[in-house]
Amino acid sequence: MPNQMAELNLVFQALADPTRRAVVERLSRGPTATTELAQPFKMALPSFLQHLDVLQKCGLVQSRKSGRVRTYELAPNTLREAEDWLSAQRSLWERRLDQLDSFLEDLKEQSE
Amino acid sequence: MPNQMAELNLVFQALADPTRRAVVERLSRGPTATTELAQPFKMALPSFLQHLDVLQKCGLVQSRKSGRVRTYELAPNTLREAEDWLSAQRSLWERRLDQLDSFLEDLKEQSE
DNA sequence: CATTTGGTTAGGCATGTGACTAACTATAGC
DNA sequence: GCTATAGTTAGTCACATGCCTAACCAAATG
Repeated sequence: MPNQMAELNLVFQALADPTRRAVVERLSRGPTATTELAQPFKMALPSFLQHLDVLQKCGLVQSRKSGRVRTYELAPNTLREAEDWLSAQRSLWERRLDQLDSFLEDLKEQSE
Repeated sequence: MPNQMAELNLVFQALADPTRRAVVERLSRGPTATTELAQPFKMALPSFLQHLDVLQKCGLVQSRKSGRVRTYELAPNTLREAEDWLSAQRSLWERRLDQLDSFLEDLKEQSE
């Protein structure tokens, strides 16, 4: 899965923008239509659409259109993949500290 | 803390680059000096240094210099802040689904 | 003290990103 | 069918990002 990496690039890139994070926050409370989603932001609609595209292309969000209104919703799997990467790094780091601890313990025991 | 947001921008931006994620992965296994960190990458050292700067400016990494060698290490608190944001969104989403479930349950009970 | 070694600074260049306006398409409602 | 509404497409522009080379500084080391 070398593709995982490419996806992480896109996901983190997507989350680096406050507008897009705000959209994710909004969508974590439930599906929402384009215009309603856009409302809190004072940017032009096409600009806002670009953000939605970014979110969709990286898989954080999906949408379907019925009639003339397109509704977006969160796709939590992708969110979790990012979360997993982060927690993996942190747990590696913590394990290393544990090893360091027991190494220091050993040293102490030897000197006793 | 409106500053939290600005920091998240920088952190996710930092993690959006595969070189920088690789550095974080390396550092989660323990502190490392600049040149050794740079070795696996075929980019010029100044380019690589820029990546380290990005990681340091957003607080993911810290460094100190002794003699002429600078050693980098992971700063896991920042990592956790990003992780927390992600898990908050996901848990909001999950809670909403639960509510939806019990809403549907209620409907079902009423019709019985 | 001359030289290598580890790291840093400066400046330049191609590409990517995020915003805008203007013009367009397609459904809904009267 | 006409008009308003929801969304889309196209094209432009300023600025940020990521890479490079060249030159530099500072601590080992012979």
